[in-house]
Amino acid sequence: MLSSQTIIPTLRETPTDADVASHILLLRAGCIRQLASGLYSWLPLGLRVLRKIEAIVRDELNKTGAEEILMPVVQPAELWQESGRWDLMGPEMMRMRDRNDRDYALAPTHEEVVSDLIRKVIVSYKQLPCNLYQINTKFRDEIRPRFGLLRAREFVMKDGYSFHLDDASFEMTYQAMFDAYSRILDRIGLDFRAVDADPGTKGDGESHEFHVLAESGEDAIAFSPSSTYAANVEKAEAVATGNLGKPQFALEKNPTPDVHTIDDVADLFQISKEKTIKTLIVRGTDSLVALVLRGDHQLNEKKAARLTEVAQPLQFASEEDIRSALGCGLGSIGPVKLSVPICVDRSAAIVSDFVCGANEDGFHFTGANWNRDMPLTRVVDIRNVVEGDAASDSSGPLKFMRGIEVGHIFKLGTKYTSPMNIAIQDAEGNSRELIMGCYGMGISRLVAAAVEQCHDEQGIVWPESIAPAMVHIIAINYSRSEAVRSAAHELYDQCLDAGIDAFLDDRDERPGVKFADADLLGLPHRIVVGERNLSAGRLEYGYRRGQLELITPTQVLERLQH
RNA sequence: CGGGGUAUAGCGCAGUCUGGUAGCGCGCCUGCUUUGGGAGCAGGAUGUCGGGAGUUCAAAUCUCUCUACCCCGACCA
Repeated sequence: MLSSQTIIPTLRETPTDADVASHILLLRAGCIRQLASGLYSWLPLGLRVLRKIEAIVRDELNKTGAEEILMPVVQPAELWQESGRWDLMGPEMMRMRDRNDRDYALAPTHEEVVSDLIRKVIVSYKQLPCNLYQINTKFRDEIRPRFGLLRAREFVMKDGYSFHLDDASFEMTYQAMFDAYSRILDRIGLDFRAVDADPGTKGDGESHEFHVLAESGEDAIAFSPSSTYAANVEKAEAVATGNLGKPQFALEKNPTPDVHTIDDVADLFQISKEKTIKTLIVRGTDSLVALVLRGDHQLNEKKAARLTEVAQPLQFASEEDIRSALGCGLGSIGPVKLSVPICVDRSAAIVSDFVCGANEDGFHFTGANWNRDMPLTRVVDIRNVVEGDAASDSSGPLKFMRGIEVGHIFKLGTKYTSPMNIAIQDAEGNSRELIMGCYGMGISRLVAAAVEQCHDEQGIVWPESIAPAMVHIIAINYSRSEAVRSAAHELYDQCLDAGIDAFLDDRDERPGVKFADADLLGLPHRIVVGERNLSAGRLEYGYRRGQLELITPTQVLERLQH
């Protein structure tokens, strides 16, 4: 790659509309350009990285026996209506119409199309199990595209699907995919963590996410330093430690004018928030439902939405509904003599002598106790874990870190094969619905995640595995010095002959400009060819951001080939 | 969708309050000089001031309206 013959529009300044490291640096290093919100063009350098990641993914998946296919991005509405997701997907799905007014979806994912393919192609159980994948463009009209490639509306994803006659076969493939994902991220050279996850709308079985660890990550991961336990915070089970204490105080009603929040309550009574209880009111299946949490804890809406008494989707009751049903405002609700069903979080259920709303505007109870002052019938897990909570595998306190979700694998069961009627006769002649797995990996997101994890103030520091080129040859005074020019080209040619992907900066630019751009591009190896050392038969060589050393061209080639 | 912000040359910005017909730095082009960490001098090119409508003798500037982009919340690879 010669810089004179490619387009690498580096930027000296940070574009105003970028503010996370990967977005800023990919733009500044001339890897991508934005077309519109969430839509990006890939320039030569960026595309090389994307392709390298794809190659690693292909290689590892092919090794597992998975087979690559390619499915259409434009998909007929009928298929989506059949699975029921034409309506369910809502505005997130991009739609279009052809000249005959037929409706189409722009693929947000490919479960429907792959399922249709399978039912046409798989006719015997002898063809199972079957594991297919593709690397293709996906379209999702995100509520809010952001962070450059990290949340785009059009992006490159590897999506794989497997079909099985029985659970044992499925579990083997699921584990193989789990292992392949781990190997892919290891090979790229990223610090990652596989975590228990919430499958969201996609399925209702088990699922695992793969997170590249980065401060800028949108997800919080809870993990146990003393075991292998790790889970997305939204999924992590919250356990309560300790037992319900005996009441020490009598229930007492206190006037608390203008006290509405937990902070107000804790301040007024000079107690910690752990001794307060908050009561949230949501819509239930037939009446309102109260969700009770310790004052310092946060409701986990996904967990709450799964409670049988809570209406789907989770919806908070309006101020008016609360007032007409309970006779008080939002800041004064409490579990004592409450007229609606109460679901108490595990941790709230072991607090004694607590402060809570008195269900009367301007009053709070102190010395409230479960069982004595109100029944404790329904104890559930509805809160987010916090750092320091006991891990659910009893291995000790949880710690948190942040991650970027780059992969997610799902156990779909028969969620799609059942409505789409994908069944095969087994050896005994019985018709059986196929068991399905789905395995996603965000290829373009991985490019950004890698930059998030591998950069410094100067620019990107690519891992060797995915660097757009292996070595950056900086020719000092290229156009002025015949000696430099010929030495640089000789080295460049030698690299190419040896199969080393070299990049030669042959521009007529001053040294400072070349150094700054080299820092920005961050190729793993750097060689400086300058008259200063050339006369002594030496080149300067450095690896990643390390010190440069003076060595001979032969030694340089050895380093590159190691 | 709700809340906040921005829109002026390829990039970063000033000018808007107080209306008078567009400027700075970088980049780009030409020439000379310079040459190991984003050079200097001289000359030059580049703008529907996001779009539309209005007020006015006159609008980047005031009014109305639309649009795009970014940030904060719910979603996800």
